[in-house]
This record gives sequence, structure tokens and C-alpha cells, in this order.
Amino acid sequence: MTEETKSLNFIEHIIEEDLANGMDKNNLRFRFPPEPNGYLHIGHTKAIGISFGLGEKYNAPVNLRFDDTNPAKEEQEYVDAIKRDISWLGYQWAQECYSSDYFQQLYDWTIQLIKDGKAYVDSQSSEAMAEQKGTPTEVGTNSPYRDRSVEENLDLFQRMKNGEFEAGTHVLRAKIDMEDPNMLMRDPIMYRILYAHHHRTGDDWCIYPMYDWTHGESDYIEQISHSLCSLEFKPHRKLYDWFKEHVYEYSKDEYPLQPKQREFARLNLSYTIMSKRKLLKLVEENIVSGWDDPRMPTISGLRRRGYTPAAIRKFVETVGVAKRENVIDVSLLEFCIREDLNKTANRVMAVLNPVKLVITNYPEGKEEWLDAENNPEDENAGSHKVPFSRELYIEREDFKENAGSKYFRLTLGKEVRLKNAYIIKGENVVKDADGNITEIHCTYDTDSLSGSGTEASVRKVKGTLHWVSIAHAVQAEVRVYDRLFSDEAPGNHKDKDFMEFVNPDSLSIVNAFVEPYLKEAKVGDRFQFQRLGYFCVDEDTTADKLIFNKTVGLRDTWAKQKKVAEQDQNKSQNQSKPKPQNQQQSSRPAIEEIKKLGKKYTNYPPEKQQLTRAKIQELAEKVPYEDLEPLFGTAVKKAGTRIATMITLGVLLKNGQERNGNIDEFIAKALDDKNDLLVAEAQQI
RNA sequence: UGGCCUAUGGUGUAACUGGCAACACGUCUGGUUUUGGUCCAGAAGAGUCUAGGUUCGAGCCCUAGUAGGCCAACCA
Repeated sequence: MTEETKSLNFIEHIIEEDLANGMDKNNLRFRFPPEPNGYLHIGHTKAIGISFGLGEKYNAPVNLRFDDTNPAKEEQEYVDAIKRDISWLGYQWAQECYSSDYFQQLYDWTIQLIKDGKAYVDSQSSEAMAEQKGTPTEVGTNSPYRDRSVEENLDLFQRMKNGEFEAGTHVLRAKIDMEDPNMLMRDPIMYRILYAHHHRTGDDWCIYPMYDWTHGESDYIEQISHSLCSLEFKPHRKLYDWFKEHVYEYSKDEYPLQPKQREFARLNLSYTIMSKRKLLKLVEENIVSGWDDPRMPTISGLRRRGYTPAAIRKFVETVGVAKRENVIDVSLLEFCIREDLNKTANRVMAVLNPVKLVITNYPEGKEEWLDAENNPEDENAGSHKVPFSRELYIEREDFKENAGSKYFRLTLGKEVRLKNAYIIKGENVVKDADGNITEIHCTYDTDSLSGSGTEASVRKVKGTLHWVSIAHAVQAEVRVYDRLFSDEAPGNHKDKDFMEFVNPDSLSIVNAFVEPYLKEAKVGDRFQFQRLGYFCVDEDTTADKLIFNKTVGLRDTWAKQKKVAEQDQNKSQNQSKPKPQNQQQSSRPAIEEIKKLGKKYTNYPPEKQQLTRAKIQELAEKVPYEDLEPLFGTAVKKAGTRIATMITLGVLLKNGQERNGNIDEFIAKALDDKNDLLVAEAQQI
């Protein structure tokens, strides 16, 4: 209804087309098929979002299927973590499935394939088979066992299943085509012998089906209509279809629908990695504290970091779905979490890098409990009380002895507001022997209490600071995170290992002072530390020690300005450049304007063409010939630009520009063009 | 030397069966503000990889090239 204006991604287009071609909407069914060999990460969230999102959009069931065909790598711990993460994201699966539940059905179909001469037992070493397989550019050769009789194959396969052979001595292969350009079609292995305990089937089986055979047929058994996976499975599609079409012949009555595999580009995030293997390495080498370390791009890591399901879902929705390789800027993820938390997180005050502030005219021993609005974005959020007294902590960065006019914070002799409290004026500083500031002394305006309504209270001052009362402050540990990797794409270097890019300073632990209101905060609670960012209570918090994780900072245009200023300064220091400013930057060069006007020239109606032509002629008066000449080489296809160039040339010639070879050539070529407008312009010259 | 996939502002995605390239993030202005946050208003930035072709008209269709990705595990 309101959705109809929203554009569809290519997968939705495929579904709409299927529906238009007569597919019953009730047959729509999707699945998310993780292998339980690691934790889910933000990249998986895209796959989850696509399939579960489609389920929500079309009101179709989505199965959660654990692709558990390799007992060596899979564990119950991962199954539990995956289920927890998907639920936390707010998705509900229709059925919890396991590929291992289909082992018997898969086996029965295999027997039929053998009987039909479509599969055979190979008894070579893996090395021999690899050799026969060929390479992407060379065809493979047939196995010497390829033409075993059906009876022999049946017997051998039965005995494989019975555990009569050692692991690695035999495999079952599909008999397809060793010369297929797609290597996956070169008699792929369907079963291998593995004496390993399976997390669900225990020791029932000693032959385990391979991915291609299992995955597609699991889709088929569950009657998944659209099986969506990432791009690297594209070459598997041919095999997926081969298996599916054969099995369909055996079971079309029971399973009438043939699933369709389609592939999308996986999500990549800048400054991180998205590989379970690599993430596992970070965990195993204690680079991080675990799969749920707040620096990890895992769902559990993001959760602990303070991300919300809503923000993550919004993020995945925003990045879209397509088929080209991509790297999403982390700033988008950060935008999504700020957007969410801005509306929901209560504002509190905390000082991470304290310096003592003494209000010399505030009575010693006095305390006031002032009102602090919980969330200006939410009227219903209410307020809480915050204690004020003579001695406070403020951030060290919020004071400068001598500051420029662009510095809005506390300096000597200037006024700033203390958030929710009074307007103060810097008076003097106390320093230690080394010249470090140990105390800042200020006076306050007794009439300026926030919210009091007095004239003084509404006075405009250029800055507002956050603070905490020293006497009432609660100590807390704050874990501040920086990006885990220093490189934008740590996993994409051919010559360097991703471990080389690990940022050694990705975690810093700060002893902070927070307002007493936070004593009641519970694990998982999220707050905005006024002017600093969003923080959440970590699960390591105990009754006597509060621990916060920094989720993300606030947008900080001041920090940006400072950075730019520093860069400028460095520049002028290093190479005493007169001025980095562009002298005549106010107006763009006329030739640029002309190019822009020419761009759409041929598409305009005649009247507009006339107007545009006049404008170009006017601009042409200001164009030096050197600017114009490069445009003579403009592609034939870009008729508009060539026309504009011709018009400009006309003006220049009229103004006395001498003709030369390049000009003559350009005109000659234009006279010969098939675009009438261009020919007409050329003729006028 | 093979096969398959992809190519649109800095980034990501749109553009209905060809019709003046849109949205979000980011960047930059200005305004509001008791958070240098939020919010509001605005701007810059893309000739849709290149060269041809089809067409009145091509980001979209065709051909060739270029660039990038994937494919040789008894992993998924």
C-alpha cells in the first residue's frame, strides 16, 4: 500500500516475476542455512535480512536450517549462539531444521542415482582424483573406476555405509562430465567416509554427504521456493540444478516444487573482516576477548557493544541487495545506531578525562539536586535529579587558558553554561610544579539556574559543558573502542596478512566519574553521555563496579574542524604555501558550464535548445582557446558536448581566433556527422 | 589458454516492458538549539568503465575491449 512506491531489489523482481507467471503466493518459502561452525556476524545479517525480510514481506515461512554435514567442525555451542542471535534480531523462523535430519532420504535417493548409472564409487586417493580433475583451463580425465557396474557400486556404497572401509578409501561421486568447463560438474563427490561423532546423529552414520548434494536437496525437501545465497555459490548453481532435476524425477509427487537458487553479493564492512575463519583466529590468539568482544563484527559483539536490533536491521535494509562486490563504509552503521539511540537513550553526565573545577562563590558544603531532562527527543522520557556542589569535574578538553574565538568552551574571563545548572565564568587556574593545570577556579551567576526562568537563566552563552559533582560522583570503568584494524580492507591484501593490520590501540580503559543516577543502571542499559556519545552497561558490571562500553561517539563537527585546522597548519608550516585557497573559486570556469549545458542539448525541445545556445555563446566570450581545444577529441557519441564545443568555437573564431589544423579537422568531422544539429552548427562556421 | 559474474557521484543502492540519472550515508553552507548532538533549509559532487552498433531517443538492448571478482577442499 504505502510500499508500492518503494523500488525492488533484483531478488524481489524475480519473485514478482514468478508470481506474475502463475506461481502461487502460498508456495513462497525461504530459508537461512548457517553451518554451525562459528558465530554469526554482520555479514550474515544481510543474508538473514534478505530471507527473513522476504518472509515478512510476502508473509511466507522462513526455515532456519543448520547445514550440519561436517561433524568435524560443528558444535552445539554454535547452534545455540546462532539461534540466540537470530531471535535477538527479532526474526522468527517457521521450522528449525537440520540437514542431518535428511540423511536417510538423501541416502535413498543416492541408491536410485546409482541404479540409474548416475553415481559411482571411486577408490582412489584424493591426490589422484585432484589430478584427474584438471584445472579451470584444462579439462579433467575420467577415473579408472568410473565405469564400475551398478551392482558393484551398490555393494561398495552399502559397505561404505556399514563402516567396512577406512576413512578416505572410497567416495561416492556423481557421474556427470569430467570435461565440463565448470569444475564442480567434474564428477563431484557426494559422500565421504568419516568416523566422527555428529552433534545430532551421533555415530549412526559413517558416511556424510557433501554440501552440494545436501544443500540443494534440503531445499527441495523443505520445498523452498527461492534459495538465496552469496555470489561465490554461483558456479554451484549448475550442479544444484543437476541434482535437483534428477531427484525431481524420483519424487515429484511428494515434492512438486523445484527450488531456485539465486545469488547476491555479500556484505563487506570497511575496517573489519567478515570471515569466520579469520574471526576465529582473533578469538584463538586472544586479540579479542571472545566472539562477543565489543570490537568484533559478530552479532553478539555488536550486541555487547550496545547496538540495537532495530539499528542493525535498518542498516541491512539501507545497504540494499545487488550483485556487485561492495565495501560499506562503517559510517553508515554508525549513523544507524546513532539514529536509533538518539531517540531512545536517556541523557546522563559522565566525565571521562576529569579536571577539578571549583566554584569559588558557591557555599562550601551546600548541595542542590537539579532537574535533568532524560531525553529532549522524547517528551515522555521524564527527568531525573542530579546533584550540584562547589567542586565539580569537567573534561580537561573543555578548558583552555587562552583560546581563539572559535573555541566555545571554558576560558578565563568568559562565560559558559554548566548543563542543567548555572552559568559560570573562568577566573584563574592552579598549576602544579610542572605547569599542569590541577584546578580551575570560576564564579557562578547565582540567578542563572537552568529552568528557573530568570532573565539571567536564559542568557545566551556560547557553550555548554557537562560535569559531575565530585562529592557525589560514582567511579566507573569505561571501555572505549577504536576500529580493530587500521586498514580499510584488511582482508583484501594479496601480499599481506590481515593480522598485520590489527590496531594495537583498539581498546582503551578509562576511569570515569559518572552521576549517581547511574548507580541503578542494569546490564545492557543504554545511555547518552551528554556531549560524548552512547554507552551501555557491560555484562562484566558487578554490584560494586560499574562498567560501560562506548557504543559510538556523537557526531563531532568540532573535532573535524580541529583536524582540518591542524592539517592546514601543517601544510603551511611544511611548505610555506601562500594560500591554499583558490583565487577565483567563486565561479566555475566558463568551459565547465558550457560542457554541462551541452550535455543534455540534444534532448531538449527546440525552444530550450535556442535558449541554451544563447547561454553558451554568452559564456563562450570568457573561454580561452586552450580550454576549448581538448574538447575536439570528445567522443562521437557525445553529440551534445560536441555541439556546445562547436557553438563556442564559432564565438572564438568570430572574436579573432585563428584557424588551425585541429580546428579544421574538428569542423570537417562535424560536417560529416549524422547528427543534424551538429552539422548545422558546423555549417554556420 | 577456459568458464561464469559484475561495472551508475567518495560509498552503497534506484531508475517500472528504452524517454532530461533518484535516494541514503558522507562532504560543505546557513538557521534553530542549555549537547559543537538532534532538527530545519540549502549546496557541491555522476555524461552511468571504453569504443562501436541498433533507435527519433540507450545507464538499460547488441558487439568488441578494459578492469575487478569467483571457480582446481573427501569445507560450507
